[in-house]
Amino acid sequence: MARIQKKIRQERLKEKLHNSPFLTDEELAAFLVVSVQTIRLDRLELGIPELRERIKFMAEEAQTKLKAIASGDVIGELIDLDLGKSGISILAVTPEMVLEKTKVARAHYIYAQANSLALAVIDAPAAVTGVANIKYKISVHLGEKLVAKAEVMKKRGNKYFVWVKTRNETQEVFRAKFIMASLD
Amino acid sequence: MARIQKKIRQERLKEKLHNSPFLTDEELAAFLVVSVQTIRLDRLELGIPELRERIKFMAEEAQTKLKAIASGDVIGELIDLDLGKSGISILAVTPEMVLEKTKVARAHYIYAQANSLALAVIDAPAAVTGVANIKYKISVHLGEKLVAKAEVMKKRGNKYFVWVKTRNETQEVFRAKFIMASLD
DNA sequence: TTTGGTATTATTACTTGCTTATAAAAATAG
DNA sequence: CTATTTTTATAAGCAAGTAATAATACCAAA
Repeated sequence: MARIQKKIRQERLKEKLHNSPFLTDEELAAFLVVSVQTIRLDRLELGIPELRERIKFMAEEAQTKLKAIASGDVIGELIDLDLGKSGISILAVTPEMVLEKTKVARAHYIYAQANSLALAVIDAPAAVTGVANIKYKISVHLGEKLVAKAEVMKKRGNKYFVWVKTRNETQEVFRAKFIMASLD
Repeated sequence: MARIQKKIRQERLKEKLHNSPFLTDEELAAFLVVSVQTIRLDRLELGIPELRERIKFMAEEAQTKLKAIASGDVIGELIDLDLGKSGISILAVTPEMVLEKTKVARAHYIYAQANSLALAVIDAPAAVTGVANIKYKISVHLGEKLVAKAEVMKKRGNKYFVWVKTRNETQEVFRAKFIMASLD
C-alpha cells in the first residue's frame, strides 16, 4: 500500500514540476501533503535537482534555444553550399515545432528552413524575398529529419529564381519557388 | 579622479554582466580587482539585482518568449476573429526578427503571422497548409507594426481558400493565398 | 505477536550567495 | 589639513537548499 502511494506521489511530483518548475520544496510539500524531507528524498530518487539548479538550467537552455530560433540566420543546419548555385540544409523536427494535439510540424518552420536556405544560397550581401509559390505535399511529424535542397534556376538583374525541395526520409514533403531580390 | 574611476568601473560592470550574466559578486570582484562590497554597492547604485534574481528573471522571460515564438499557436496577437470567415492579427517587429545588418524583417516571421492567422481563422479542429502563393511587396523594418487580415474566400470539401493581406502603418507589404486542408 | 524492512518525519550542522547595517580605513577634493 | 567620498571590513540574518543521523510509523510475513 505504502509503495503504491509513493509511486503515485512521485508521479504527481514530476508532473507538478513539469507544469510549474518554480516551486520550492516547501510549496511542493504543502501541495502533496507530506513533509519537506519526503519531497527531498523523492527528488533524490527521481534525480530532480533543487529549485535554483532548475532555474539556472532553464535560463541557460532557453537562452541557447532562443538564439537558435530567433537569431540564427539559417533555420536548419547548412551542410552544403555552392554559392549562387545550390545548397542543402537539414532540420530535425523537435517538439517545439509541432502542434500539441496532432504532432504535425507547423508550416512556418518548413517554410523558414526553405526560405533561409534560399537566402543563404544566393550570392548577394543582402536580399529580400519577393514572391513565393509553395506546396506542402504531405504533413511532417515529430522526429522526422527534413532535407531541403535549393537550386538557383536563373538570375535576371537583381532577381534570383530559387527552387527548394524538401524531403523527409522517404518522400518529398514540400516544394517552393522563391523570387528573391538582392539589395544594395 | 576617483569619481571617474567609479563611473568607468560601473560601466565595465554593466557590460560584463550583459555578456555573462551568470557571474557571482565574488567573480565580478576578482574581475574588476575590487572588494566584493564595492561590487555590491555598485549593483545597488545601478539597480542590478543579485545573481539568483537575474537567473530567475532570464528563465521566466526566455520561457515566455520561447512560448511566444515557438509554441504559440498564433504568431502575432489575435485581435479579431470571426471563425470560418475572417480574422485580424497584429505583430510588432522586434530586434529578434530582423537581420543584423539590414534591420529588415526575416521573411518567415511575416509568413508565420499570416499562416498562423489563416490556421486560426478556419473553423476546423486541426488543419495543415497545402499550398501557398505569396508576394512580399516591400520590405519590413524593425519597429514596424504589422496588421494581417485573413479572409476565408471559399470552402470546398475539407479545403479552405484563405487570403491574407498584411499592412504596415502605411501600405500593403505582403499578400498570400493559402489552401488549407482540415484534418479529423 | 513479534520481528524486519520500507517509508516518513525530525533534527542538526553546514553551504552559497546574497541583504542590511554599522564601522573603520583610505583616497581625494577643496 | 580637514571634510567628504569611496572603498573595505565585520557581523548578523535569510532562503533554499545538502548531508548525515536518528526516531517514528506502518505494513507484512514468519
